[in-house]
Amino acid sequence: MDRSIVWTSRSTRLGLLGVAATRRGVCHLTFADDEAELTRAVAAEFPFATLRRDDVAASALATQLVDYVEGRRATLDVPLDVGGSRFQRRVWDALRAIPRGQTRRYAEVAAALGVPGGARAVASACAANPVAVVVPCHRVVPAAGGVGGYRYGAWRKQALLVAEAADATALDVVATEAGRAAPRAPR
Amino acid sequence: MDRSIVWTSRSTRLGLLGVAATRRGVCHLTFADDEAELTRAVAAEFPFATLRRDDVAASALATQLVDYVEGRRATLDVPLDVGGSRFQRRVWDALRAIPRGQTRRYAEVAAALGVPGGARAVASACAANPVAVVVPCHRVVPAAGGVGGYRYGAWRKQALLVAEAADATALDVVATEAGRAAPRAPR
DNA sequence: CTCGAAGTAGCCGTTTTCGGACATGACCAC
DNA sequence: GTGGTCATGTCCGAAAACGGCTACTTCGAG
Repeated sequence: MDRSIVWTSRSTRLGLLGVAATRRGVCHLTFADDEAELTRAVAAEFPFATLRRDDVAASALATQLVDYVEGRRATLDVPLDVGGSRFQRRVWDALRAIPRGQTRRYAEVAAALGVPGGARAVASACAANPVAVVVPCHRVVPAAGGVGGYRYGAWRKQALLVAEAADATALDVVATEAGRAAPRAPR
Repeated sequence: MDRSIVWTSRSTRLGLLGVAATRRGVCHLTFADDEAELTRAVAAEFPFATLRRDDVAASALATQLVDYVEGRRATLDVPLDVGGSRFQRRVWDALRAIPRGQTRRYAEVAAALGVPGGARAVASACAANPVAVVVPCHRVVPAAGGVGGYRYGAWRKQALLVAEAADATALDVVATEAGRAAPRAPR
């Protein structure tokens, strides 16, 4: 059952941004270091789809996303077309409710979903998020401090958080080195 | 991923015959003892499809199949729409090449497919045949004699073989009781 | 010795099951 | 503190179980 998918890429300060979309909306949003890696990633994501590179069709969409990543706009309005299990969709919906500039802990998200012990399950769902940035899985951080893992490299997660926090209250996590607890008082 | 499927049933001397088809062809052909069993079987076969009972849409198809089962016609010409693994499709194709009135042993079919030891695997593929009669899995018999197993009861397999052999050379297997070797010379 | 019947050990693709591994965190024992 | 254990959903790989069978062994009857 193959869908028809068009995709394109843009260069950003976080590396290459890949955008793939069906007629109904964005189905894949990913970062990569170069075109080869990106092409492989897109192909791997949709093994049964008809893929077509089209830098024009998804142009408006891509521009909006690049502007967001580059800090030139603060809101996103893009239609999504994603699959996923029931649990995964619930998690992704919960993530979209986290305001820009804020973060949540994996355990908090799990508790909000009524699955108290499910922090790890939430982490898995985050890792499976097919639409980076738009579904802001980067806003979920470990309780231990630091930014935690990120499918496309922790540095990108941190960069996204710094940018989003720039016009909001500064966050401990942003001022903190990975894996180290935030200092009580800055010296 | 649901296909749209229509189905109907007809009463035959082998019990209820169920026929299900997509736009592209017959996707399920089965025997059952009563309507309740048949309904359950069809529903179980297509858990993710949109099923619709329609005694008119599949009428021509059903009539042709009933006529074959009842011995009023000797050839079939129906389009198929079946899935299955690569190996299964190879087996099913091989079965369709067995002429009416003839039989093959499981080991023969396996050897013809280039899998010498695969008699048991062929048997599994036969058991998984979604389209009885049209894919003539009933024409495959055990080397030990008898008619062997059949998804819808060995008596139906035997009856189909008897009917098909009626206008062809008499077959040992038909004159033989299940599990007993054929006599060398008929008395 | 011959032949047949019954038991047994392989055969092969599919399906099911099971054990880890994860973008974590709470709890308990030292 | 420090380290182990378990919870939670999903995916993936390995391993095992399961048949619409068969070839070979074994044993007994004639």
